Amino acid sequence: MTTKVKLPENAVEIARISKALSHPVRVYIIQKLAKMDSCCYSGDLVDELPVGRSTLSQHLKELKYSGLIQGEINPPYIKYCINRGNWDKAKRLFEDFLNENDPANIMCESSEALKK
Amino acid sequence: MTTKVKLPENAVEIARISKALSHPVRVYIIQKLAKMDSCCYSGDLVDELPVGRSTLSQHLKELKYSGLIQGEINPPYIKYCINRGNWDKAKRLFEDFLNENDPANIMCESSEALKK
DNA sequence: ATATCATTTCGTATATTTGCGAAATATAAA
DNA sequence: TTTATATTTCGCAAATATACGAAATGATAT
Repeated sequence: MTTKVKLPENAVEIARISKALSHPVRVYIIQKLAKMDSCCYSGDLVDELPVGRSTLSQHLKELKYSGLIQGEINPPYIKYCINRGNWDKAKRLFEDFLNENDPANIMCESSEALKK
Repeated sequence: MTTKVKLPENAVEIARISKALSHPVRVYIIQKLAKMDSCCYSGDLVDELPVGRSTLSQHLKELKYSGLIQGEINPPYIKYCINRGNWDKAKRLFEDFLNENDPANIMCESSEALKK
């Protein structure tokens, strides 16, 4: 049989964003930048985060690659900001994903509970 | 000077859930189980997903470990369902995370803003 | 007891992630 | 030009993730 499905684009996209958020340091950076509504130097972050400079740099690179943040060169500093457009897109993607299941699962859960 | 922060619990938790969702196959499984209003056999999933049985089994194991799904043995099948309680918890966690940067919330962070 | 069935675990291979310090880069100041 | 500063890239090691087929598991049917 095997009616194999090509994984739908939204699943691929959610996985991609989730991967970018799959490390506490990166979540922390996003939280901070999203809350601040302003930019932030790598040096500010390395002072408060429990990782070395080069490691932080890699996390920033990954977030940049994911599109969630952007870096603006402002020598000798680099200012990092949330990429509002992509962050909002990610937010919508997740909102949809998280609410795909509202009325449904009460059935499953109650039958689960009854079987115990 | 290096006021290193212990990464806050919610950042750690969001990263943990994100990691569980960082593979398209796992996202697809969650989408399906959340939408389905019932449970699902591993065999049903392997027929439609482009991975082998043992690989799927590993993804299910990881989702189970994350708490997002639960498996109920019903020999010779195993029925998988969303874990309603944990999924709701994850949803709330993400909702908060995704909305931390709303204008209303930024108001509440006034002490933060004033410090700068 | 043997066979069958759905699923998992094991063994293995490969790829990716995470982390660090050292060296490189790029700019500004002395 | 030399020096200092902020950040990134390089080189490496260790850990984790992904994937598969083969073998094991646990239950039922013959």
